[in-house]
Amino acid sequence: MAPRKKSVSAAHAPVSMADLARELGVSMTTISRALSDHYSIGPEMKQKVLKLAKKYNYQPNRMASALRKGKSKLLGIIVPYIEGHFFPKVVHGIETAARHAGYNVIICQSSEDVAQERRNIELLLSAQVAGVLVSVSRTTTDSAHFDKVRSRGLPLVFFDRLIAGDDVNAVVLNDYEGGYLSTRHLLAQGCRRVAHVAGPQNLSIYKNRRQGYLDALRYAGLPADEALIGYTDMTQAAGAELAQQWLALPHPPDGVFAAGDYSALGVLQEAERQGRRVPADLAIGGFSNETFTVITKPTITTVDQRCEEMGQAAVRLLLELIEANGAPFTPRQIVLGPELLVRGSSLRLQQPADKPKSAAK
Amino acid sequence: MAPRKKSVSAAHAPVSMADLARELGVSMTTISRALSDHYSIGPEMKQKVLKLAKKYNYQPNRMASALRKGKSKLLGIIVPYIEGHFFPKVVHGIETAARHAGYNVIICQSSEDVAQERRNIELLLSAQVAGVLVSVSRTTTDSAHFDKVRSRGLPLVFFDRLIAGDDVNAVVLNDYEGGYLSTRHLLAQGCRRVAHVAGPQNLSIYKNRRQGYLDALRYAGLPADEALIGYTDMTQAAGAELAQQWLALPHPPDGVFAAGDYSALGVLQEAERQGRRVPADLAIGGFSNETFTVITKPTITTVDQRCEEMGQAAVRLLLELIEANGAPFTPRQIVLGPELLVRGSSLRLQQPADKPKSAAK
DNA sequence: TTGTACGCGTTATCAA
DNA sequence: TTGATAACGCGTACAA
Repeated sequence: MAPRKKSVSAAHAPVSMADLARELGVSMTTISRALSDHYSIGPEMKQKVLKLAKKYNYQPNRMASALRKGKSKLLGIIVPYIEGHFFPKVVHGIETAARHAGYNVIICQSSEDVAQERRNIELLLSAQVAGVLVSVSRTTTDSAHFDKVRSRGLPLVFFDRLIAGDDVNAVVLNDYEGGYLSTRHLLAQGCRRVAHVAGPQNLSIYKNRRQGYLDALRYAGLPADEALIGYTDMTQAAGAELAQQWLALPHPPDGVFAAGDYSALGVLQEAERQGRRVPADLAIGGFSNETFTVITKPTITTVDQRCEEMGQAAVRLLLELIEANGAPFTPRQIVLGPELLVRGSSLRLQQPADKPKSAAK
Repeated sequence: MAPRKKSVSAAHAPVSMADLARELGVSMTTISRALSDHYSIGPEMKQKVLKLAKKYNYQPNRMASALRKGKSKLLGIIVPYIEGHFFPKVVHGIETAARHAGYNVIICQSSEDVAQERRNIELLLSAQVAGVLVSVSRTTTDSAHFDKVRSRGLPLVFFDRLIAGDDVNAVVLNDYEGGYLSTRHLLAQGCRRVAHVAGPQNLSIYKNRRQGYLDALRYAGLPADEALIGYTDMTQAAGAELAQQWLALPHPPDGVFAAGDYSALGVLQEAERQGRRVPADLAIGGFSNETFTVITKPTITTVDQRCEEMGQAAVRLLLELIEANGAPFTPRQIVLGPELLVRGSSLRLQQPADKPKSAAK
């Protein structure tokens, strides 16, 4: 076998502190102190060590360090999946915030499966992570595996989706407020019969969005009409189907608050297919600020979920818990305020000439 | 401070092999053998150990194991960022494939910054990963940091974006073929003047897509007209601007192959704004199969990048390298075939009645 | 200021 | 089949 010019060059074992110590004729302790900026170390010795470390491109072995100290600089993340719009953004926020704090993240997907989620937990524990960030799977009902984390003294922070109980640390979006703001906005635009595309009510996010919708109606002195609430799986098709039903009513709605952008899109498309004008005949509001909401015509009014902030906040909370180091800590829930983004699909009233659309990004 | 009902329960230290050994009155070696399914272990002893391990919910300390064995079950991933459409999908594919092979992933973002990318490499090395998967940042020109990985004897696989040189392991999309297929399709639909929204030519993906476009024209015996090639940053705005210029030409194009979906969208919107019919007056093809391409009217013909397959293939290749364990291995490039998705924006000819749109998903 | 010695949890080697 | 021991690389109490 002819040796390739750039074939596998002899695999250097990583250089350790012992190697440096031998080279300099000092003890490993000295090396350790020089590298970790310890107080008792001669400045010239320190320089010598640092120089040699650089020369040999010394990289501390984090495994060894973690083993010795019992704590790593790794954070575990469990998300249902890394796809779509929301989770990648939150993970992005988490990774960035963690990195700035000197931590790295190890990511797991539960694929919406409790069993997988349990395995993920085991794995993160055995990887000696310093803390765990979780958005629970849809199939999660019991939470014994999360207790395992806490019984190890490891901090645990939920984001977006949590388990029942108020003794957990969590960062969530105020979905209630989102539903409330969006509905109130539709009413302010002159809507008098606002329908609602609701999601599965066993998920708190959809339940809360619906409650916000209901309360906005109530505060406006308008009756809630169950005929104008459709319970769906939040797909585009479901939105279109509901729109079809509603628009066939003798007294059809003049506004729709959909708990998700895809269903809002379905409503929009069905309305247009029937020749209704949006927003004049039917004003529409969605939820999530999906990418496509600025692309449709008209653009879709929606609620931004503050994905990156959620990631950042979750990391901040987790780091606080890590630094508290097991000291008594009253569980805290951080609630992020959603941002209503008013766009073409709901804007019926004239706006000031200099600002035809607010927050059109 | 009144003790809360469910406050921090005494943090159990994780149970170690030594604990099990003490409890059973055997040596740690025996425990180790029982747990790792070693050949020389009595079946009844093995059962006893496994039972106790389960009872105490023993989790092996992967750090210790990795330290001892010099190899962990972690794969390092470096991506420019975990946002948008492409990278989350690839990462999803990677994580899933890795998990099925018993590996977990630690994710880093370079934020398109070489310096950050270098830090990421250092970090992954010090975390003792078993291998590294990289999609290089746009600002990466020299590749010394990648050599560091290889000089440690660690396998390295690039995906989507690679560094120059043919002695690397990589999984890429055949962008050339994507450009070729899309352009050929436009020509087959009757276009005779096909324009091209090109991306930055220092990025190989855009260069290759452009070359595919050029060759498709050439094979069709049509001249390439530099006036019909626009070099842009691939944004929606850039697409719209180019469309405006092109449509003002005395002899405007009747088809556009855009090297990205956002610019294709810009072209589409500008064409519609000017009252041109798409695809009758102007047929349009994009690239990437972004979510919104099935939402626009008409839907946008595009090229799918096989994101998940790319992640899977990259992991497979990396695992092969890991298992080769430093043995001579001729660097391999895996090239995935893109998939042309024909949709409304380019379909001018009548289709068979039973299948009005192919691959409309 | 520097060095010695031990332990973190696991596994490989050798001996019994 | 089982056990004793050393080693992986690092950090730290203690001694010099």
